Amino acid sequence: MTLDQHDLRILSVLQTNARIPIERLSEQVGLSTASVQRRLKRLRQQQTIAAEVAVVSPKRVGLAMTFMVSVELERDELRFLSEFKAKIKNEPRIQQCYYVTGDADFMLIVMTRDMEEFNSFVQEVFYGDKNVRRYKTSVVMERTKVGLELPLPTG
Amino acid sequence: MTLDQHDLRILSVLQTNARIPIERLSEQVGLSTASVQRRLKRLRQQQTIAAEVAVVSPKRVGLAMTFMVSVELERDELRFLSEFKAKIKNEPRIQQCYYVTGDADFMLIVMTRDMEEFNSFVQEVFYGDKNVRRYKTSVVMERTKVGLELPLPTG
DNA sequence: GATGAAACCGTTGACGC
DNA sequence: GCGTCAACGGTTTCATC
Repeated sequence: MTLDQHDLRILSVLQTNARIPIERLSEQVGLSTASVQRRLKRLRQQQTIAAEVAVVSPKRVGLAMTFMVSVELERDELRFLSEFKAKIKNEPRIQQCYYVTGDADFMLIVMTRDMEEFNSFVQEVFYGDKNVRRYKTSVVMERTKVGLELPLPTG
Repeated sequence: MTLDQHDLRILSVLQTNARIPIERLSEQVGLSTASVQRRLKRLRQQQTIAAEVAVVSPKRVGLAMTFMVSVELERDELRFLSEFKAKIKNEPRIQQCYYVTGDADFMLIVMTRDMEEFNSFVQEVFYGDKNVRRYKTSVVMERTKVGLELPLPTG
C-alpha cells in the first residue's frame, strides 16, 4: 500500500508517457521488466493509477475557446449543492470543476467551439438554474500549462 | 486532416480509456480492427492524439492539497510575461496555468502535500519575483470534476 | 527479486474489394 | 476508403528458482 522510490519513478514516467515499452521503462527505473510488470499491475489494481487516457488536441477537433467561470450559488439549501454537482458531471463542456473557498463556490473550466456555443452553454446551464446566484466569466487567452501530472518526490 | 464520425468515436473512447483492446474499440466504433489501427496511427502521427498518459491518484501519493491561485503581474515589460511562463513550466507543483482576461493575468492550479509545502511554494515562486504584483489564493475543498476530456460531437 | 515459457494483443504490410 | 489474412514483436501471466 505504501509506495517506494521505484513505484514513484514508474508513476513519474507513465504520467508523461503511458505507451513507453516496459523494457525502456525498466531501464529508467533500474529494475527488471518482470518486476516493473508486477508493480504496474499492483499500481493499477490499487487505483494508484486511476486511469490511462488519450489526451486529444483541442485545436484539432475544433475546440477553439476555453473559459474560466466562477459560480456563486444560493445558500438556502444544501441540497442545491449536490444537484449542481450532478449537473456539472453530466455536462461535457465543463471539463473541470473545483469547489473552492472564497467569494465563489465553484471554479469551472469550460471548453467550446466558439463564442456562440458558450452563449448556449451559459443559457442552458446557468439561466435555467435557480441555484445559481451569480457567475463571472474569464476568457482564456492561452492554455499556458495543461495536464494532470502530479509533483512526485522522485529522489 | 479532417476527422469523420469514426475518428471522433475513436477519440471519444480513448479519452476515457486508452488501454481498451483494439477489438473492443472496433466493436464500439463499428469498423474492422485493421481500419481502427490505421486511423489510430494517423491520429497519433497528426498529433490529434497529443499524448497517452497515466492519471495518478493524488491521495495515493500523498498530495492532499489543491489551490487555485490568481496572479497579477507588473505591466512594465512584456519580457516579464515569457519569464514568468518559463518559470511556471519548470515548477511541477503548478499543475495547470491559464492566461486569462479580467482582473488577474494568470490562474494557476497548484498541488502540494500540505499547507507547509504551499507556504514554501509561495515563498519560492512569488516572493522572490518582482514581476508578481499581487496573488490571491483559494483553497480547493473538492476536486468535483477533473480531467482533460474534450466535448466531442459524436453523433 | 530474476528467469523463461506460453498465451495474448498490437502492429505492419500485402492482398482484394 | 474498407476488410481479411499472415507474420512479427511486444505485453502479460504463470510457474519456478
